[in-house]
Amino acid sequence: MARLSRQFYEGDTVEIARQRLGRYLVRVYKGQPLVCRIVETEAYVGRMDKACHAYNYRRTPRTEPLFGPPGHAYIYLIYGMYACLNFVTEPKGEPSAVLLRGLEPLYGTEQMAQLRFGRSLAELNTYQRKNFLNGPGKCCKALSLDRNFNQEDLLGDRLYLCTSPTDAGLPEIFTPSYAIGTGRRIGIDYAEEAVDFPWRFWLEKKG
DNA sequence: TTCAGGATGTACT
DNA sequence: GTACATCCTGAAC
Repeated sequence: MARLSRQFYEGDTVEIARQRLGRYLVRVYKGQPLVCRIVETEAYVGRMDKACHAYNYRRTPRTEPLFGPPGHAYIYLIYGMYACLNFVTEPKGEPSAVLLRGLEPLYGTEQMAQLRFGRSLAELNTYQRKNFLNGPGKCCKALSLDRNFNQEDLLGDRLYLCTSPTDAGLPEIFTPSYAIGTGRRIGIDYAEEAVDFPWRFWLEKKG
């Protein structure tokens, strides 16, 4: 299946965060593709962004993947419990990434419900359905992504992005019309002037 | 429908 | 020891 090439991760991180909206994320789990539409992202730019783990080129064992070549995963543990998936961007040496905050499940949804809640789709209540993949920790749990996927190549066979549903191995599906929302990032109140950077992007259905 | 509080472990003062 | 790019539960409205 056709993956986004590495050049799609090399450019400006904020631009990439916006352009990843509406693309398709594929995670191959036990031989089965789990496919989602990307609906919410945030940009983190180490050279000048106090919210970024690698602010001011701060280089530690944890932030090392951010300095690596683009098109790889950066996965870290937050609050002791939850994994968050990022796409490493910009040329090697520029520590920056796009955080995945929200997805729409398209294929393999039953498997994702099992991974996230340990029960079938039909057993979920309305609250669980409404809050299925609307947060970075939730996305990783439903896709069975943990720190074993840190530095995973996004051009490999286990985790990758596509432009269209057919590239992702799906039949043609109805794609709704969306508008792009822009706003402040979540959960970075410590980041001083960077708290106001409008670097969060999301898709909202029109009409 | 919103809210406060607790869970939990790693990174780095 | 402190902070953290979060999520869930239960109680109040």
